[in-house]
Amino acid sequence: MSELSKNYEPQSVEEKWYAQWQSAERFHARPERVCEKRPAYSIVIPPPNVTGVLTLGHVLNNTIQDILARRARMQGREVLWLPGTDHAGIATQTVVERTLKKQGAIRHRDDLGREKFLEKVWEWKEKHGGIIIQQLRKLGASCDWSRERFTMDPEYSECVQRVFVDLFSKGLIYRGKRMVNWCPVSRTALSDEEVVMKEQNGSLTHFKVEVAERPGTFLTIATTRPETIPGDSAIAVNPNDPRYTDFIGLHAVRPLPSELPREQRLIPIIADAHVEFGFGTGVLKVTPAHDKADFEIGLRHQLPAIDIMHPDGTMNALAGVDLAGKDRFEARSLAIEKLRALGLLEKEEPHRNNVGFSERADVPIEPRLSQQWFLKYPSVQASREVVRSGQMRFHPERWAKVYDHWMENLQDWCISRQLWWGHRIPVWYFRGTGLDAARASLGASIPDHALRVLEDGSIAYCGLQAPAETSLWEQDSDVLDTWFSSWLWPFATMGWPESTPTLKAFYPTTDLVTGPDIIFFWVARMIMAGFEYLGELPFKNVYFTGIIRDKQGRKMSKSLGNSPDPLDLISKFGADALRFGVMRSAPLGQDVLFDEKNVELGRNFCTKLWNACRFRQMQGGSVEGEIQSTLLSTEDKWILLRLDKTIEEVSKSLDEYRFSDAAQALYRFFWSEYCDWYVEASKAALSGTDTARRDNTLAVMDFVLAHTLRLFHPFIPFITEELWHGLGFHEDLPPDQGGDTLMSAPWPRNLGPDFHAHYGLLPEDETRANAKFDVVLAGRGLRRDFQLPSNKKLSFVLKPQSPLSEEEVQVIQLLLNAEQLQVATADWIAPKGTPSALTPFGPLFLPLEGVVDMAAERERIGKEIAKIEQELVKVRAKLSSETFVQGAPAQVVAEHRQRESDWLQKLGELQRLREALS
RNA sequence: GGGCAGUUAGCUCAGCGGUAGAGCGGCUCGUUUACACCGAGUUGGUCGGGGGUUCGAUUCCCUCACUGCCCACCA
Repeated sequence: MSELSKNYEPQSVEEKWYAQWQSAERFHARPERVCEKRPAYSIVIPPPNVTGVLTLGHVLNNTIQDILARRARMQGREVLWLPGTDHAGIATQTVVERTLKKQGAIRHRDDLGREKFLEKVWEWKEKHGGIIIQQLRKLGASCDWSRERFTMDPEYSECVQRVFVDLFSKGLIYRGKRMVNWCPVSRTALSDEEVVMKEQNGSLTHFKVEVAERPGTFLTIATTRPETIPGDSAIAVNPNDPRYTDFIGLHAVRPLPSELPREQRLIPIIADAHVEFGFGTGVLKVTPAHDKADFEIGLRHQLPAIDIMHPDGTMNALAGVDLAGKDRFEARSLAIEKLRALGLLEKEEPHRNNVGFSERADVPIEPRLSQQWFLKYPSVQASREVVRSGQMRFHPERWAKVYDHWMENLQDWCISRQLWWGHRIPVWYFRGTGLDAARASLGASIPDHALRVLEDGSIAYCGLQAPAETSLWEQDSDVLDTWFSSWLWPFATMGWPESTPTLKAFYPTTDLVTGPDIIFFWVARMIMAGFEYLGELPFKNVYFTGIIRDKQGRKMSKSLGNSPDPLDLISKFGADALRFGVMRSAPLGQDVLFDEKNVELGRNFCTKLWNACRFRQMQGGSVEGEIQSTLLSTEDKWILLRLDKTIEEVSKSLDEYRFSDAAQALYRFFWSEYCDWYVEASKAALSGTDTARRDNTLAVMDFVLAHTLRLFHPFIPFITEELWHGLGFHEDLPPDQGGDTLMSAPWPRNLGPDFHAHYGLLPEDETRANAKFDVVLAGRGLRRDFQLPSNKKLSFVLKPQSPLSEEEVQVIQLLLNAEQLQVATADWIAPKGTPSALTPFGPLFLPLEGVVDMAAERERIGKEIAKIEQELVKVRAKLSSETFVQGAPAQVVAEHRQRESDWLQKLGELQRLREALS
């Protein structure tokens, strides 16, 4: 036990304890220790991007995980919190490429070539990869760092390949030329989930096309994308639209590219139910190569798909001489100009529409026809059912509906990416000809399903090993979507497909904590992978955090500059303050409006805790003495009862993942109850000469503090650990019971009936203590009314209906900061005009010398009487209503009657007091 | 177009069928045995509008309004 310094210094304390926890291997999970009496608790971290830095979102997310993990340890469970990072394909590649460009090293990654570029990315990863992991340590995260994983670790990569090969062999993975979301900046395909819709102010271009068979007759088309006219291969109308039925089957003259001869620009006018006749003119241009819906129409009518764009979003030769080489947006205005010049432009009108944007590059995506790999999701039914049935629970529950809806409308997942940073697709194409030749070159041991003829006729081999005859085979150049590796996270990190001790002990995991924004990207897919490969759910509970916003409710973003650096907050206020502040303001399922004020509150709370413990230490005496039940005061009993209640509240809140409620309950208990009332009241006993009473008070304090520190530890681990040792609570405890670290101390349980019986804790004690506090409040009110400073010693007179003990009088006197609290006898009559207030024990008087304005005093009491009369009117109105007396439950009626008589009694006393003034 | 949240004190949020709560802020007083990152006191709300159910509604139901988010191939 060492003396607590005057101020809490988070910096050194945090470093000291984190190092100590680690060197004592307190975060280390030991599968061999898992047994019936020591159940496993496990949680896998949502792996942050390897090159990322800590954000407030991470703080929220990981503090929750840390609270869960630390409490589980204290509850005697064997805990695995498995950390790691994600290679984050596009994000990382983009960052590295951009940096190299900025340095002037390259203009495009092609300048380096695949291998050299990947070397650079690995270099970057080595340099920046550890940052976020270090930052998590600063936050206090109790991860098992010995098990840290990266999604491109060799073993992990092998899992990814293995799963690909397996799904390929099951026929769930296929390659085909499909309409995909193309990002012209990253020049890769994206999944539907990586596209975000944004409402845009655009314009609707109305232009005319001539009907070939009826010269001089024109149809008007409304489009938002005039630049794609050269790619049109039909004009479509609704078959039931009376305006246009005559034209179906005829041809239209496509205006662009205008240099082509007219006959080469003839396109059919077709009927398709997809066309809405209420929109625009009811005539639709069909561009199968550049619009998803048009592509479908094209399929239905066997229309050619004319691709008029390069992968980078510039127009190609098919767009015509005027547009070729131009960027798609420049081409749009050029096309409009061209139509105008041709006399075909009718009008342009402003139009709001939704445009899909690439989430990463923040540019409009281009629907594009290209050769990609797709996955038909496996284990869909089981994955849906497990959530629907409640076997796996979502918190808050409403996300289950969102999940179910998505699962019901699953679209095949485009898993190939035209990037370099990622897991290379384990498919090789045969350079020779013929399936037999291909099989022969691979050797006899290749299973049938590893070899397949694809849609476009190419021969593909899929396997873990590259074909030996490398000259005959060429590997697919694409890599896999990042999420195709993330979805294996819960088991690929535990050594799967080996049945490792870790996997056996800790899988399936207990809780998953993540943001709702990745429910489809990650959560849903992990569930499916879990069922497909381990045959069961990967986690039992999913907790969805809110999203952190700034105090105006805007999303945190780099461009807005509204996202504070958590590390700055830690160095300014301490990690515990940050954790507590964020937790206290993050209710279940609600977005969190972040304000530095919250962290300040956390810091203030830590300081309060520190000082309260210092106060205890300054009192000296032996630590954790035995509590003598016979010496307990009502305050002692009161605080023990409040503690018991708080233990229950905190435990229950945590069981239900209501972290802010738990933090709130602790805050209220410690600050408003323990510090404000109990510590203040205890000063009476501590300053007295009765050493037995003094020691007993200290014993109660120690009991309460030791419990509170344990309750607080998951939230604010550093300061609680420091205080645990500073006060010497660790002494004489076995190492695994809190003897070496608070981390291993048992989680407080309710005190229980035996405890209550032994120490004689009764509800009456609480009432009695509250009554005393009411006397104090009444007295302070009197002080206020007569504008007497709180530091001025005063004399009060209490005229109780029943006797108070000497100790009780002492306590009230102390809390009132009174020179004296005189207890008057029943026949005592206050001097005329003495200010007074009502208390549960009877009237409290504040005798003042000569300065009392009787009229003012009467008025003061009159105000109170008026208030009570108002309440009385309300209660009486109820009680006099037939319907209430007959309709309401007897108990409620009784409560109202009781209330009425209470008000009446108070009123009577106040009236008597007022009369005494006249 | 469909779905999900939210609307309670100046601000951020609890409460969710029987006398409206907390923190922050504001105001007043204050170095009284830890703590001014503090203490004491105080101010402040017809609980978004309108219906309904009920003896009774901030709390349950319906409806409207606004705000935010998610999903959706009206060019």
